[in-house]
Amino acid sequence: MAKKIKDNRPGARLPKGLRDIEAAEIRAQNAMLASIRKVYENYGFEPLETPAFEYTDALGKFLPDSDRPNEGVFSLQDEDEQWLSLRYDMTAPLARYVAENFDRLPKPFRRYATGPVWRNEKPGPGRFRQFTQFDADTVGTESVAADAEMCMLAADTLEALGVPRGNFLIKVNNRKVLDGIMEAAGIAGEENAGRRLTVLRAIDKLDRLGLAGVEQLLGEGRLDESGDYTKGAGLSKDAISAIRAFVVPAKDGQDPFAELDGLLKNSEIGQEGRAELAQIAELISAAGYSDRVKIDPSVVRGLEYYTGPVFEAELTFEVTGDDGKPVRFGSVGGGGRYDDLVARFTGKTVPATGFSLGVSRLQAALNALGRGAEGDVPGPVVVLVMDRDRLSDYQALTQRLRSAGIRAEMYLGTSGMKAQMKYADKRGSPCVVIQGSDEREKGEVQIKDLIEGALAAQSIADNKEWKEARPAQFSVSEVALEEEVRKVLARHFPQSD
RNA sequence: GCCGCCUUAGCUCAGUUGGUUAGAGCGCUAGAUUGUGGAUCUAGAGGUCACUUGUUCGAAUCAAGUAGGCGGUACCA
Repeated sequence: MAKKIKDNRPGARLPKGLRDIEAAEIRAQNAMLASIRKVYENYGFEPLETPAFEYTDALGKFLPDSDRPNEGVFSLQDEDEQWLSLRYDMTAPLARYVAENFDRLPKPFRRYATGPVWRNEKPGPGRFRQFTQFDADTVGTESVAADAEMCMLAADTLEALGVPRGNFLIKVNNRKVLDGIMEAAGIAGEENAGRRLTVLRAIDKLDRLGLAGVEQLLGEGRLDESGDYTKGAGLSKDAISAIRAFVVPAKDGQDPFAELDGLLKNSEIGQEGRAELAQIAELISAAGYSDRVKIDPSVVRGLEYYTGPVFEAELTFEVTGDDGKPVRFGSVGGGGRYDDLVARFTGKTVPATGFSLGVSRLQAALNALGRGAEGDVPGPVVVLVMDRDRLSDYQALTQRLRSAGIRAEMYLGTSGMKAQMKYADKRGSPCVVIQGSDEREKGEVQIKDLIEGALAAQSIADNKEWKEARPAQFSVSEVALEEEVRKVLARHFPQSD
């Protein structure tokens, strides 16, 4: 019987790819978000919040079919049977908002947005199905100055968060240049669209697979170490070498366009992209950001909707992981120009560009760098309950501390004094307030400084001495409670009040 | 999706060629100490050995299937 009931109970388990975030991390993240917000505001962006889910077609996702209703996104059906989906980024909802409110918005429209996004994909280390992004976008201008500004915004943000200059790089490329290269490689035209996609994906893997791996993917295909085979693009040797010449990063001091010009001379779109890159480089240089923002032909990014410049924010430092192996954090954000997103709704092309920061990933990186925001705050002062029939007295003491702006709580459990001390210890309380009948009769309270006490405990070995010494505990007049507690706090946390 | 490895207490893991009541460390609870967090000692709680089916006199151990986890790979608008 009991077993039957047990079998019917739901498992207390977190769905995969999701996670609980506890106090210290939330505090650290809030501090991060505040820093990011400050930079974005400083650049003149306005905040905007849109809902967590939208109509599926508004997100640019086709109506889920009944076989696979959740390909990549989490979807649900409204009571009128229309499909809704959780947002997978901040950009698609922005496009919807701009299209819906186009006439009354100032153009160009500049907004920032932060919040969770959801992706229904296989989770991996550092990859979750819910994570937080922080985006800035400028809608309604073709000017590459807007793109250059995004790169500078990204650089300033990383620095504001404590990533030292030289430990990150904003890399810039241009989809038009990529198109031009592929044109030169002989895979222009509608019939080669799939092949171009394969090429772009291959280039995107340069980091991980190296040049040899990319070449395999451009040609016949590649067999990875787990035995899985990835079909290649099937390009000719000439085409592969053209792309290879393009992708190999220009050495320091060399003109990054030297290779490009030869390859792109017959491609109109390629020339256009190259000109845009040159302009961005000039703007970046004029602003004094050349050491942090660099042209890099291997940057590809989310392929679907980008139409011009694309950028990626990369952390370049290495950290030794738990297993002793070096860990690189790599990309913590990216973005680019998407001139056709709003047109999906209105039919009218509205040029736009934006940058998106992966907050959780960046937070993990900052922690590794030792630059993570301090998430630990002192626990509350705990007022112990010595006589259960005097609860109102303890409640009054607690309220007095709270009124004085001191974080405090009365012990609300039912255990004895020893357990209450352990509770206070576990909460990280700086001190506890003790008032039994002895103290009450004298109009006093005992304050025990737990931080001081822990230090004193190190030099006490036997229990008898420990008990008799009552380290860091003292008696004060009840009326002086707030003042005396404040003194203890000031001793341990001089910067706070 | 594909390939590989893994699954024994809250956590980290032992568990011999299949053989009685499945163990350890840490953690947790309580006591020694009727009102004191540490240390020490003692005791206690906590397990359908992931699940199902099979082989066997007998399965945590062997086999198959399923689920979950980890890693790689693909996809990631």
